[in-house]
Amino acid sequence: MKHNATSYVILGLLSIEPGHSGYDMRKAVQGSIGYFWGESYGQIYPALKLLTGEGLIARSGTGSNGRKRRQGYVLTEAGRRCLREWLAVPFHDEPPRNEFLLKLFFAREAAPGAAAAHLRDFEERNLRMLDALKKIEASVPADKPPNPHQPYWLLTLGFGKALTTAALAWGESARAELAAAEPSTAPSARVPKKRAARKTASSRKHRGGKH
Amino acid sequence: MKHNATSYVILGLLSIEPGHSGYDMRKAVQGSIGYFWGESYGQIYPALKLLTGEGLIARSGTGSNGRKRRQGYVLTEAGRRCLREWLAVPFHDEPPRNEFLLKLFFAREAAPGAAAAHLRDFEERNLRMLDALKKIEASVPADKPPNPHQPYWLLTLGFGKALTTAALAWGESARAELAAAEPSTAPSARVPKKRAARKTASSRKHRGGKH
DNA sequence: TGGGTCATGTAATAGGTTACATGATTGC
DNA sequence: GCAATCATGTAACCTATTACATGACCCA
Repeated sequence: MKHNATSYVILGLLSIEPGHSGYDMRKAVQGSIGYFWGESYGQIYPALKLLTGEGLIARSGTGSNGRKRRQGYVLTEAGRRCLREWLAVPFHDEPPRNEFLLKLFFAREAAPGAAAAHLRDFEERNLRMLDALKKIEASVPADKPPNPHQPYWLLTLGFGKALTTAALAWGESARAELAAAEPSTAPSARVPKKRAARKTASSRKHRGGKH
Repeated sequence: MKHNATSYVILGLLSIEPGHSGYDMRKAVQGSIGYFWGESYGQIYPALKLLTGEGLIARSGTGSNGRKRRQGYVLTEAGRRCLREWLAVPFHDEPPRNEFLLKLFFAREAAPGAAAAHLRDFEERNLRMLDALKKIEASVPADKPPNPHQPYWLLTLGFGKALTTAALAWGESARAELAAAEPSTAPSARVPKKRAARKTASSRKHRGGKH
């Protein structure tokens, strides 16, 4: 049987925390792996139905427990086997699509200063990201019998921090190189001062967590 | 009018090299921005038709010139304006989906050694990537009247190198941390020796360039 | 009794890959 | 003449996001 990545996210989450509902899963994704993965309800609920039908997960402790009208799920043995098989298979690279680099690559055609503005924007977003990662890190530890998942969680967190930090370092040197290559508006001043209030609202509606 | 990213890639490429055909564009994408962007024919040809209909690009020097049966395109003034407008707008973050980190995050459920295997795989791919980037870099320079696009190209290349290098550095330390956390098969030997011939063929059919 | 958020789900749509079909040109 | 590659295009399919619809529960 073929499954999409969403199904494996569900199996993985249930291997860590049995009893999660679809709603919980969305929250968990945003809160703990949001910096490298996203899921929407439109993916999760159909996948839950599918996995249930295939016997890889099962309904558990229906609403009657505590809150009403919410459906928890648990892994079946078949589900756990399926997850393990997937974990053993080499990963796929996602098709790369970085719009920031695309705009930078074509920036010669843009108005002077546009590249510098994108660079600043990029650095801002990375700073926010680094902040979010540190918050996650602070919320992870402190378990008396040490959580067996923790080493792996810390590795992925470390990856996020390492790459974000590298991006910030690159950004700084890139700004300097740009200033040398683009005489810009004022030759000696690095960048125009008044650049507040960039419009970011419309792109922030969905998929929480990141940035 | 709303366009997808493919359309802007086309406009951008034509702003650099007028006369390119759809086939050329696919090649150019693979060869020069393949490490952060991909396009398939199924996207390019419909977009060319659309853009022509909107008057943003125009057919130029049809096949009769040199080779037969190939259609070149050039930017119109409207097309150049459209490209500039897009370049001035803040970029969108792509939805993050890193399957490697996903498998690492859930690795507690996997067979012992699986995480280490993914890590080695990851490092191999990054080494190949770094190699590809160096090849691109070597092919870029050497223009007597310096190419005005070059500063931007070098910035994006530098980004690729910086991030790939950071990923490699993280990988090395991650392997050490893993070895400490996972007793693995043999406690003193880092990783099992015989790991040749991972199956990579089936996932490499399409979208050239990268990794 | 009214607002917020918990909770589940579906339909419309967008965006993109893959496989296929077709034919010209080039080099041997 | 044959294979490889140049070159264009289309159709089927898959994945995923967004917006919408619905209703329960909580608390003030």
